[in-house]
This record gives sequence, C-alpha cells and structure tokens, in this order.
Amino acid sequence: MAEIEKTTGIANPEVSDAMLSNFIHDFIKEDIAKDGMFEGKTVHTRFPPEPNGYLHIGHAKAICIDFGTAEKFKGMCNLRMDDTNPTKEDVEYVDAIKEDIKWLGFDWDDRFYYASQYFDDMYGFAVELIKKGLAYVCELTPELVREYRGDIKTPAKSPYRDRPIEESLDLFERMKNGEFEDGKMTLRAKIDLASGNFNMRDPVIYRINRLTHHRTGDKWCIYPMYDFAHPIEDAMEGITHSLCSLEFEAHRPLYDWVINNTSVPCKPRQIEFARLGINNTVMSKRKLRTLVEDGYVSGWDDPRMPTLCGLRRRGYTPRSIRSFIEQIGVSKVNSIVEYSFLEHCLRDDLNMTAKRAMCVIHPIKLVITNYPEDKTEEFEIENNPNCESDGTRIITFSRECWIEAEDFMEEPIKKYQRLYPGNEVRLKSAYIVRCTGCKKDDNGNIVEVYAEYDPETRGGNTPDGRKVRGTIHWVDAKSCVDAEVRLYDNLFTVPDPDTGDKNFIDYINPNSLEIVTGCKAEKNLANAKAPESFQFMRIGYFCVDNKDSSQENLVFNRSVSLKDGFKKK
RNA sequence: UGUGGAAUAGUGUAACGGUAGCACGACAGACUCUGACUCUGUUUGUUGGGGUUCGAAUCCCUAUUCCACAGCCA
Repeated sequence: MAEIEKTTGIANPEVSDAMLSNFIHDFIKEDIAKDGMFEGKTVHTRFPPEPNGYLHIGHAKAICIDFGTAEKFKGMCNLRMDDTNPTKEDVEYVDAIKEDIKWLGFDWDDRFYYASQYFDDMYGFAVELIKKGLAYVCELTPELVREYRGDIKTPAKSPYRDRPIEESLDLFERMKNGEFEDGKMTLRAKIDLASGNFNMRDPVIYRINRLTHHRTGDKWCIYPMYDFAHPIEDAMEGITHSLCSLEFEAHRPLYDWVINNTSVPCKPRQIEFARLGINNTVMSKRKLRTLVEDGYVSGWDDPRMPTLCGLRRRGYTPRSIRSFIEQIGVSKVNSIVEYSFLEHCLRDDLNMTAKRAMCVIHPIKLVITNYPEDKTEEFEIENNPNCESDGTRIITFSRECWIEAEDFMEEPIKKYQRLYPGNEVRLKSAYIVRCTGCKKDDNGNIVEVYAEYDPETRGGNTPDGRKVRGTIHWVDAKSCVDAEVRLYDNLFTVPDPDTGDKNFIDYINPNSLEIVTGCKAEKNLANAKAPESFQFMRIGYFCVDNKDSSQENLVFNRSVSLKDGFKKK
C-alpha cells in the first residue's frame, strides 16, 4: 500500500479489511495502482436514486456497495437525486429516501446533490458537442425515430444528421427558449448509426418536455436524457467510480463517449454489478406500486413489503440488512437469493440484541390446583441468556396462568414433551408442574388445563437432579396485559412470482397476514415502544408496530419466527 | 440474427495454473430452564466436448444454456 501511495498520490489508499472483498474492489485497486489515473484523489462514489418511489431491499444492495466501497477505501460517497425527468418525480420521495439511507447507517455528510443542479452545465456541454459536430437537432417524430432506428442488420437513419452546425446551434437554443412544442425536436449525439449497440445509434440526449420540475420549476422545457446527464453529473462531482447495475453495461460505451467528448472535469469509471433478486417477493417499482394502489397491502410500509420502510416496520434491523448484503456478495451473475437467508440474518442479529419476554399468542388457562388462590410470587428472570449485561427482570406467578394452546395435548403425539396428563414440564423460571387433566366444554373443546406444582422446584430448579424434558412459556393471568399480534407469512404462494409472463397478482398469498387479538403478554411488555424488538420465547422475534401500537392497544409484529426443530412425525 | 455480459453443491459466494473452500439450507448427533442459541459430523458442485500443461474452475478452441439492449424512462 505504501508503494501505491507513492505512485498515485492518493490521499488515503489504505484499505479497510473489515469488509469482504469483491471484483469491484479489485478493479479499484487496479485503478489505484495504475499510475496517475486518479492522481491526487480519494475513491469517490455516489448513490443516485431517482426520486420517484420508495427504496427497497434491492436498493439496499446498491447503497451498501456505493457507500461501503467508499468506506473501504476511506473515500467518500455522495447522495444524489437523479431528477432529470420530471414526469414521475416528486419531492415527497426525497425525504423518505434520505431517511432510509440514514436508517441503514450511511452518511453523505454535506454531499447531497440533485442532478437538476447541473442543468446549466449540461446545456453547455450539449452546445459544445454541437459545435464539435458531434450532436445535431433532429426533427423526427418519436414514431419515426423508432421506425428509422433500424434493426440488427439495418443501420438507423436520420435525414437531419448532416444539418449544419450553426443551424443546430440555433435550433437547440430555440428549443431551450420554448419555441417548439413538446416532442417536436430532439438533440441527438452523432455517433454511429450502424452500431450493433443500439445505444450508440445517435441516441437522443435532450427532449422537449413542458413539465414543472420539482426543483427548477418552469425554468426549463428541455431535459437531458439519462445517458447524457449521468456521466456529466458524475464528472461534476469528481466521482472516480460510478457503480451501477448490469443493465447499464451496454450503456458504458455511451457513458465513456460523453466523458471523452465533452470538457468535463474528470473521467469516472463505470463498473456494473448484478442487482439483487430475492425469491418469494417482487421487487419492481411497478409491481410494488400495484400492491399498494390496489390494496393488496396496507401501504408502502406494510410489514410484508420488501421496501426499507416495510422491513423497518416488520422489525428488520439495519445491522441485519447490512449483514445480509455483505454476505450475499457482489458479482456479475444474475442470481436469486433465498428469502430465508435474509431471515437468518435477522435472527442472527436479534438473537444477540433482543431481550427475551414471554407472550402467549393462543392462550389457554392453566390452573395450578395445589397452589394457594391468593398467593403471588416473584421470580427474577434473565433478559437475554446470550448477553449477561442485559440484566434481569421480575415476573410474577400465581395460581392461574396462560399457556400456549399447543403446549397441551390430551393425547400426545410421538416425542411430544410438553403438557399431557401425567407428564411433568417446567414453567420457565417458575416451577415444575405435573399435568393432572383438563376441562372441556360441551363441544369437546379444551377450556382449562390442570396441573399440580412441586414446591421444591422454585425457580424451575430440580434439587433432586431429575431431568425435565419440556420447558414452556407462560404468563401470570393476574398481572398480564392483552396484546394484538400480527403474524406474517410470504406475500406470495410461489417462490418466483416475479418471473416469466405470470401475473404475479394470481399468486398472492391470501393468508399472508393473520391478526391475533387477545394475546397475553407479561406485564413488562406494557410499556414497550417502537422500534424495540423482543424475542417471545419459543415463538419468534417481535417488534412493536411503529404505527398502530399504543399503551392502550399494544400491537406486535412478528419479524421472524424462531427455527422449529421439533419434527412432527 | 447484431452488440454487450454471465455460467462453481438446493441457494449465494470464494479459489486469479498448485489439496475446490465458506455461509445459508438439508440430514444426523451433542448440549440445553427457549424443541431457540451453541457445538460436532454428514450430504451435495466446477455447463458439455476437445486441447495446452507435471498439474486446469482458472489458459486456448468449440458447443450449449441463460441474461441485458431497438423509450423523446432511469
């Protein structure tokens, strides 16, 4: 590294080893080693979302790569709103995007930009191209442009290609001044009408569009196209490496063409990587919008959505998402990561950080028949057995408590080690109890379970050393609080609703949300507030809903269930 | 059919001419006051065919398959 510093003058070439390496890092190292290429600069990237929708887990990959790469090389990463097309863009998204990126833990310092702030520069560079004979005003209608684009064997054509420079200059200025109606003319780069890469067949770089821009208002009626604007934005900000997804690979020649044919201040390098695919969900903006607008979910932040605000509401932590992105790696292979891996990353994080609590979701009454009716005891219980510094809390115990309905079976299945007549189980941290029977209503439904406790086993200990196979969670009926619990399942019934010509709506899982009310939570949960997460012991990780939960009406979202190693049959 | 990419266990990703490894999953077991966690072990892979080489996932040839591009979207 010291060697490299000498030859390139890069201020901070030191590479952080905290991060897994990938091919992008390799490219950058090569560039750094290449004498003079980035003379005197630090690695500088950018994350350039178009403010026309909410960020999702796929964007998280791009964010982690853009910011993470800068971090790795001790460089910088800008946040830039790519707002060159006012058609779909809106200010409402800008703040949401910033919030999501900050939530993930990334920081752009004061380097927040809009592509629209370079409109003047872009206009200037366009004029430069015209003067060089490298761009011309074309009057083909959109229909004719398409028709004249040609095909693999036929080159494109435009009768305006050889328009004199002075004429194009004049026309382009008048386009800017609003003398022509929308769609009447375009400015096209003069490159190669016969190119096998259609992006190079004299691409349109400016179009007339009388739209009010969310930043520049009505100042402009012509707007630059992405292929022309993006390299300029990058260069204006001194970006050294412009990281983007694979579909822009074929645009790279055009990116380089713009950089090389205009007097932009630097020459960024575009590197493409595969975007993230995850099964059991959809990721395209259009499909997510359909889910929201047609009411299949409650909003962009519905906990079933792969949006960052949805994942946040679901209980995903920034750390779990960053860990996920880091572990799936970066390559140029289009791939579909299993949703279960994301869940694994969440469990992995929450296992270390979430405090344990007891909550009974499908309650059934357990009566300890040999326990005094008016007695209440307190037990001290650890908040997280995996993290001693999380301390302990007090829970109460009395004659009646709630247990999970599925923790009792009148006739046990094979290997069942919970409550059934004659069997002993431990009520977590309280007492060992022996089941003595149950009571049923007229329809044969079990309404109460009976057991006798062993006073010698206070705290759940067995002084005689006897082994008790089952330990179940419970809450004191006298002191518990009611809660609403929302259980989520996959939004789709098939792993690949996003592929092929299927209509993804046909595969929506009608049971992706189950709302359970009347759940019984230990009293300590009464004051829980978002964004706190808990492990409801033996069930899963739950977070307080950041919209609907209140002290009067506790609402928990199941973020992810615990793995269930019990093999039924 | 033109251009540009990509093919490594079920999934994702390393190995950059020198023992194909890791993670997730699955399976089996140990441990356990969470059937969780943790730990141990097992399972499964270089797209096919040639070639170069002492030695090939890696280099060469060839075949096959897959993805992206013909917006005045980004």
